[in-house]
Amino acid sequence: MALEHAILVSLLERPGSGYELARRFDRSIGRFWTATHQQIYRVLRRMEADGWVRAEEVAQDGRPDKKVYSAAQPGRDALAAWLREPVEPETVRHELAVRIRAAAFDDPAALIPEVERHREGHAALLARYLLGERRDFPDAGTPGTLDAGQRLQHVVLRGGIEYERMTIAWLDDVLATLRELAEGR
Amino acid sequence: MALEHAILVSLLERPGSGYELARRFDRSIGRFWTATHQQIYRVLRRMEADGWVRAEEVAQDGRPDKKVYSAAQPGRDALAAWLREPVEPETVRHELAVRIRAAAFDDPAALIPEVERHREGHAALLARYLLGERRDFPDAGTPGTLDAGQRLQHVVLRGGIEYERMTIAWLDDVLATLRELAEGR
DNA sequence: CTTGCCTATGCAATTCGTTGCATAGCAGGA
DNA sequence: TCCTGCTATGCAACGAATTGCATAGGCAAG
Repeated sequence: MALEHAILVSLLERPGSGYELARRFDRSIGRFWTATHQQIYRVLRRMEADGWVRAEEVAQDGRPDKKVYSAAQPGRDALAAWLREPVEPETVRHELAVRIRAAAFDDPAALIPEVERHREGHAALLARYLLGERRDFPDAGTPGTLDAGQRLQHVVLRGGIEYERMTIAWLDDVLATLRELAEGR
Repeated sequence: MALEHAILVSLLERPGSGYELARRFDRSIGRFWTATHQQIYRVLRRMEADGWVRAEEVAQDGRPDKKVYSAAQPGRDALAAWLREPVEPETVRHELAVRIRAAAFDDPAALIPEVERHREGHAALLARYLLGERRDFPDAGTPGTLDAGQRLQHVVLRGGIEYERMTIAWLDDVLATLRELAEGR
């Protein structure tokens, strides 16, 4: 279970309230770790009880109060210890692959619109990634212009870009196969 | 929740007991949908109650009896209906990416052995995929030699192969970055 | 003026997933 | 001989995740 650690990383990069964290998880962090606001609130309370994070009540006018969390030293220590633990095998949940194999027992053509929708989603995400890369890392080729945090964020982003490119190419392969099967009879 | 559907696909491809299904999930199917034997037994009982699968008690000598399940018509219908539903957004859990960003707040070099271990695991998996491809689809280039089920299994396998290739290349990128950061100070 | 959305947090209920343990006979190696 | 591991199923307990709902004021569009 690494939600605690994902939250810690996010809070180290910038402090924020539970609500703000939930929105970050909907965007950037959520690309490699998803979480709902319920999970985040629950874990934040536990982390505060364990001393991993500190909370500061902030009154706002016209808005409900918010609790701004920031990472505390015990949290940093826990993160460092976690980094030295072995990575547990990831649980995979690739629904589309299940569906593609399921299509053999039904009409393969029925899957085509869904795969097309999927492909569009990945293409849009790739475009967003490339935009973000040009914005945040315009001169990544020049050595010495980026600090460690930025270089690590960039290498994770490059992974996302390559993943999307690969996925789009594969979905084209899937679509070609499905269309051939649909025409074949 | 698509465990029911993954089990249905597996049973349509070949009937089997809960235990056999658990072992399939450890291997082929488990590459895109993981499940423990406890989950499988629980879901199988529910599916039997719903009429999605039929069970047949098989006595064995020297072994405990086993219940061999096979997909029933209501299960096929449910699968066909599921194929027409929109794909729900997948929940991503990419622990390594979280760790890489976490490394910015600790010693990046501490992550190198774990990433190397990860890379070896993916390289081994790629080798297994390629072996399986040569064994199961030796003349995929010749049209007309494969039926729909085989062609769909093959396109899923090609996805796995491309995913592993991409991941290995990315992990090399990650390792190069981590090593530069470790040498840089 | 009202409908809906955004910020901000939380309770409650349910389902899902994991872990530990139990049974029980058989096969193979130390 | 003892120990480990495989087949085959299952109970019990716990923890994690999801879903629905609630509060509550503000802001903007129709």
